[in-house]
Amino acid sequence: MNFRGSLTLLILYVLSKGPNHGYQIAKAIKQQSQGILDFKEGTLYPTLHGLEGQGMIQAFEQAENGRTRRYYRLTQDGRALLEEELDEWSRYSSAVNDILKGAQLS
Amino acid sequence: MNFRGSLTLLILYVLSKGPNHGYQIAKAIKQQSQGILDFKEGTLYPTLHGLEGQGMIQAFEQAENGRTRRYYRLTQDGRALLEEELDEWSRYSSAVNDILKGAQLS
DNA sequence: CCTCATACATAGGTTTTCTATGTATAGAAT
DNA sequence: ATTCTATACATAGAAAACCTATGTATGAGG
Repeated sequence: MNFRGSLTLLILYVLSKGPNHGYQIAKAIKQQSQGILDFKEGTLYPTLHGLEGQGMIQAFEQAENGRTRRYYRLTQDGRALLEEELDEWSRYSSAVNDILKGAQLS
Repeated sequence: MNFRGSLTLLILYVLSKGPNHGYQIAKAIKQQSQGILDFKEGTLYPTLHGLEGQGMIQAFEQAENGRTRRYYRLTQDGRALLEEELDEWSRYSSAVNDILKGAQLS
């Protein structure tokens, strides 16, 4: 299933739990959603680069198992954006559910 | 707030309550979401035309207050698509909420 | 040695939605 | 009468978000 505008929110949220690298962020999102939100590398990496360019996340290199990995950590601005997007998700999903009230959601 | 991929679902759902015309569909969505999902005509009408082209909805003209309005009704295919999209919304929003579990959603 | 999972990246295109604008009518207000 | 507002439909053009496809490279397990 596609991310429908929530990819930034999900990435920021995963990073709020601690620094992480791209591949692992994607795996976390996929696993914690039971495979429903699956990672697309062509979506993931450009989004990470974009968030970095906007100063929402910050990259640093870290060696792991003899390989250099590109880790990201949330910045202050990123944390503020996360709060905003959490709020937006809450309002958006409530709004949709308000309209669908009465529909049988399985 | 933008529709984030749920506009088709919402239109089909409103039409499942009975035939309606574009302007009224948009108003219903706006009102039932307390103004959070507001209608954009440049989004609404092309989407209606698209759904009509795909045979999901069917247009008919109807006079009202001396004016001719373009009403739409759900087709069988449209109803099937609605079921599918309801299911998708349910799975998608659950998946996002699963990941955000632990975040304080206001 | 081969394959798979890991890991990052970019090019190019599609879908969805937005902004902006145009046209026209009915009803209410001044 | 005229002006304003809400109703009603429409299209052009652009932007944002996301996808598909592909390329490169390494480490681990068989």
